[in-house]
Amino acid sequence: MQIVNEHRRKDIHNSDIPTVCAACEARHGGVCGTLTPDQLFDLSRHSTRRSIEPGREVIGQGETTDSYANIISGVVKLSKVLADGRQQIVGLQFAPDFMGRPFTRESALTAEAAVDTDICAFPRNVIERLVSEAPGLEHRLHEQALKELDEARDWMLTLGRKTAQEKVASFLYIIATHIDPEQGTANEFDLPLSRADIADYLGLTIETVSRQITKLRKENVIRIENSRHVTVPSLDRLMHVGGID
Amino acid sequence: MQIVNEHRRKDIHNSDIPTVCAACEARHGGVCGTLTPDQLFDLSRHSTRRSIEPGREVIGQGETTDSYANIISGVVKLSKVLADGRQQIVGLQFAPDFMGRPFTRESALTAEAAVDTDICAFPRNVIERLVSEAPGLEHRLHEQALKELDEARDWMLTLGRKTAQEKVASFLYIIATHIDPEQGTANEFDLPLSRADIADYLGLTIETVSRQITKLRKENVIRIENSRHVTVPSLDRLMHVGGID
DNA sequence: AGACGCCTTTGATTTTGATCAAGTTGGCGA
DNA sequence: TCGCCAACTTGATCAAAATCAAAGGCGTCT
Repeated sequence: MQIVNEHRRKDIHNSDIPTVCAACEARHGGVCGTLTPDQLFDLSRHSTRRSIEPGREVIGQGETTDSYANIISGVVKLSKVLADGRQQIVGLQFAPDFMGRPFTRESALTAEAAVDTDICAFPRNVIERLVSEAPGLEHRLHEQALKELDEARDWMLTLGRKTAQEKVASFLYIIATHIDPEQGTANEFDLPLSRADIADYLGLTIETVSRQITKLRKENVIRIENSRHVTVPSLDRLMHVGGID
Repeated sequence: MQIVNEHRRKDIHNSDIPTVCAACEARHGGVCGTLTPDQLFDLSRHSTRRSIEPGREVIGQGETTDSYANIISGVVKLSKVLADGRQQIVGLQFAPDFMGRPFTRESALTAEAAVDTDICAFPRNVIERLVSEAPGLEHRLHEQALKELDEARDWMLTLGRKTAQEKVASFLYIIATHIDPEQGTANEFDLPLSRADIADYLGLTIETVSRQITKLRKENVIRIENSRHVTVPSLDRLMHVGGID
């Protein structure tokens, strides 16, 4: 854990930005970056920051979406369920991702916090108004959608063609490369997902996930403490085991 | 490959629309619908219509994309391969879909015609110029990306959690609902994919696909002629077998 | 027509991961 | 400190799909 250096305040560059936004990650990697200071004020006036505890549902499959949000910190699971209860996690979102499916009223999936997560939520009509006023914002949302599409297709290859061992290694690689919002790859981290979640993400059972993690541990690809804390001595080795080029 | 020359047609009804575009589907469901007549002329001046025979690669994984295209008719497979050759089809595109990943130079996947396919191709710089001039065009591309994202996530559920039987039924349902560009669902059609392609789409082997098709035939869910022509007596029944709500 | 080649089907066997069934661990409240 | 509970691990067995191995159709080239 590191302490963020936070004492420069009244300089020219930050003086005309809403206080809540000044330290916000979403302004850099996220979706607010393209807004003018006026638009940022506009948006922040209607936005609410919320903390969500693990397991809390943000939006349910089939419900009406009336808000969007930026993820400030934490991890959100996007999942779908079959009528008989079989479940598949179809995406993970990390800070500073934008959450929400623009231009549709009904959500086709469930969004749920995997760990303690902070979000900054906006009502849909404000976003829609800003989109029509600021073409850069739609471009940004478009980029986010394309990024998610690329990730979804990568994951389809994993789901359809990889072995259990490769799937688990691929999952660990995803976490290692996304858990740190500063965009570096971490070689030591806490898993944001339980074994059950990992199974739902990989299209496997809990038992198979557990066995494969044990196998990776015995082969020294990873080290595990408390079943949640993972150390990766060689990311290259992990990638190789995961069948990632 | 054939190239069609476009001429400005002078008749009363379509006098201000390029001849090639006048009868084109992409103007309705597709991406050209938001353009003004002037922009359509601009684009059509730089566009080329091409026919692509089955198996011909339109763009390869890792290659540089320098063009986009609308699918006029036919079916295009989007696929990814692992280093050792395992392959996964990550999407199918039908008329009048827009092909191409905006805002990136290098293609992360291979696009290949599944059957005889006609496309209308545009150079990337023309599209990029039009995007900056016509905000409606980016919106249209954004919608297309979101549609593909929804489809990809639906398919992830199929890949991760469905049985072989359900996968094959889900595939047949997709074809039944997309093969007809007029957007109706067909209960009789030719499969645009070989057994090998179907296997790559479903994350199965050829043999398993064949056995499941035989099983569906024996259970009267479908009828098959020449191994390619399929009749679906009851679409509801097919959906049910495919685990589609 | 006959033979070649490709795609598809069918059959026998193996393998991977699922299922069923105990245990183990760690956190937490009484 | 104990006991409980949930999450995780481990083991034994089972089943679905993969793999290995032949055929069977069907179009086409000569």
